[in-house]
Amino acid sequence: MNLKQVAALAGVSVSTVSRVLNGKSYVNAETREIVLKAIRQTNYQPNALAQSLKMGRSNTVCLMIPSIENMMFPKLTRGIEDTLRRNGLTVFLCNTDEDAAVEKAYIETMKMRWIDGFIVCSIAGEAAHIRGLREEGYPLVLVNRFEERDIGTIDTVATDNFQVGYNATRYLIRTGRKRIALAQGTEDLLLYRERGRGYRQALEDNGFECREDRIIHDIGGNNSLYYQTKDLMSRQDPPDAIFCASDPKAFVVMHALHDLGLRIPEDVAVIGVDDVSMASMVEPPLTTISQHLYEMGVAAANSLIRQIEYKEKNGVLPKPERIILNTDLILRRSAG
Amino acid sequence: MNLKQVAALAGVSVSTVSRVLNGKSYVNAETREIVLKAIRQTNYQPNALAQSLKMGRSNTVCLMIPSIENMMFPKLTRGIEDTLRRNGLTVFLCNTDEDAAVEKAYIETMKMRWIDGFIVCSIAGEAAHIRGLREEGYPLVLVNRFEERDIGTIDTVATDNFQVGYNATRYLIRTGRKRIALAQGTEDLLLYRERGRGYRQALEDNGFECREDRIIHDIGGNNSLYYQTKDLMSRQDPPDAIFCASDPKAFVVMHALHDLGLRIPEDVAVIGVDDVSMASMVEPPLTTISQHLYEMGVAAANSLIRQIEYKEKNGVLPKPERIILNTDLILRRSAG
DNA sequence: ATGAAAGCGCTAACAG
DNA sequence: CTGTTAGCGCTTTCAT
Repeated sequence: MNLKQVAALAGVSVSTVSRVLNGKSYVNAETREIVLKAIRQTNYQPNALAQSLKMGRSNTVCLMIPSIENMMFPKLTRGIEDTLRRNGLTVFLCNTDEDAAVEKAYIETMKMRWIDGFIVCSIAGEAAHIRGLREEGYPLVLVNRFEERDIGTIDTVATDNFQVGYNATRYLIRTGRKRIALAQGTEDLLLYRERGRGYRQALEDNGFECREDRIIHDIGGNNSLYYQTKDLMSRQDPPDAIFCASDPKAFVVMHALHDLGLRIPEDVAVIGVDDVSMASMVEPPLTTISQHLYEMGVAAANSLIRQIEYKEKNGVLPKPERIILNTDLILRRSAG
Repeated sequence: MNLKQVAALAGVSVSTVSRVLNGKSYVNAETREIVLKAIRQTNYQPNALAQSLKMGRSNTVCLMIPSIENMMFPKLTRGIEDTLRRNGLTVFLCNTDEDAAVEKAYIETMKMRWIDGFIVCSIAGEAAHIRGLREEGYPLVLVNRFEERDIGTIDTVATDNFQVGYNATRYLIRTGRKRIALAQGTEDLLLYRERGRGYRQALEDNGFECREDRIIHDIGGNNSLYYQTKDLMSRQDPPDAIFCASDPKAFVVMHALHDLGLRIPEDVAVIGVDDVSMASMVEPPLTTISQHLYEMGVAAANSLIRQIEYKEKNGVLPKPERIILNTDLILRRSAG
């Protein structure tokens, strides 16, 4: 069913039908009724592809993430999708595994579809193919993962990761812990470097020495973190608390602790970051710094919408905006 | 950059450029080189929207799920997306919260975009708007959630849920459990009715009485299952094992058990279904029936691709196919 | 207030 | 082997 057929049925021209459809122009009340009836009768739905082709806008947005299997993404994705949908935008889901080749291929596919913008959560290192998007005129927002150089240059949404590290560590100190370890994420990512910086600063501000041998690194794969935790705990003078730079890492650490027969929090307190849905379900329930992932998604989506609309109106992208989200300390039993 | 410009640069007509691009027709080797060079020079990428409009095919697929936050969907989604991407298809992610209004709105949006097909994991009850899709000629596959009436009528992908219930229960019996409870999902869903049927059958086959008061129901929201578990365990003659109809339910049940001070598996064994990524991480690690969710996604995607290709060739949809996946019992510490 | 027609970028039938 | 042209379905200017 297309415009032409509806027009024929109503006995008017296609332009008239088009006009009543998008209401931009005056149409005689009577003809409007006739057209409306024809539309109803035929159950007509406009062809979005044709509209996009004509208008140069697809009402379609690309969400690029390393993997939806990573526990932090479902909530974030949900916030993004809900918000975008309410604004008439549909989202293409692109899992990249941080494989630059996949990212590039997806970017090409999206460009071919005249995508309206990109929300990207996977930028690490150079990634010129991602950063270049803005220069090419595409609305772009970087969520959670980006570098210092991107701030002020590209729209970003993230939590204050220094505060995250600082507050978590400070809380551990205040509850009497003396030997606080850090289960750190990859320092290729600013967000983890910042959390680490917060950790060190809190230690320093409270007169504790920061011992590098109390920092273990989740280098991914093969349960490395699990074994490092076991190793860490079997040393002389083992930690009495572990700040885990993300909830998934905390789960691995707790798993290792359990297997060692250690009690949480009596022997060692554990605190995470994210507040993923499982955090309240594990034993003991995980004390964590909540990242408000859903809201982060909402913020990212809104930032993108703002760019799309601004560009539509002014032909250029607006000045980049930086959004920093609050965090909350969620007290549960694993620390406290 | 469009065909016309490339053609002008190469000094040929648009059709020649088009021809070298999709290689369907012979082009003089020399002209081909000239065109290829022009394409490279201009960094030309075809416009997928225009192609779709012309070809009546968008290379785009709709994935409709209740919510990506539900722990079983990330893996499934990943399998779907990986497979679809390898076949040149891009996926629209549609979270519906099982809200029929949202579902319908999404379906309209997708139709307007000339979507090539639907993968739906949210069908419960009537849902005529979903089932109607096939009659309207859209390739459609129902994953995991569907009813008896859909089998043979619509393409389906699922595990043998009767076996799931049977095997889980039988395992509990074989390991010496005597009073086996069931933490059941909503019986609005065939998949849970089947798991329940398997549970009852295994009980019967082994000479156990099936006591209805040992079946609790996850009616969603408000921690109902948590409190029901506590209630269940505080009765006379409490169960010594609980078969949970899904891993997320098992997590809630274990949480309640922990809070009751009960030991798993010494006091009560727990077994789940799904093998979501967290299953191996909780304490104690969860024994579960693996659903091979990633493979389920792969199978669903392949089923859809088969339909799309068949329809492209023959103009009609192929006879519906039913795919049933194997399961495996994953032994961990929560039972056994 | 309405219609005719151009054109978004592409493919394919038809001519040559 | 290559070019011309007619659409795919829509929006919008320009006439009327």
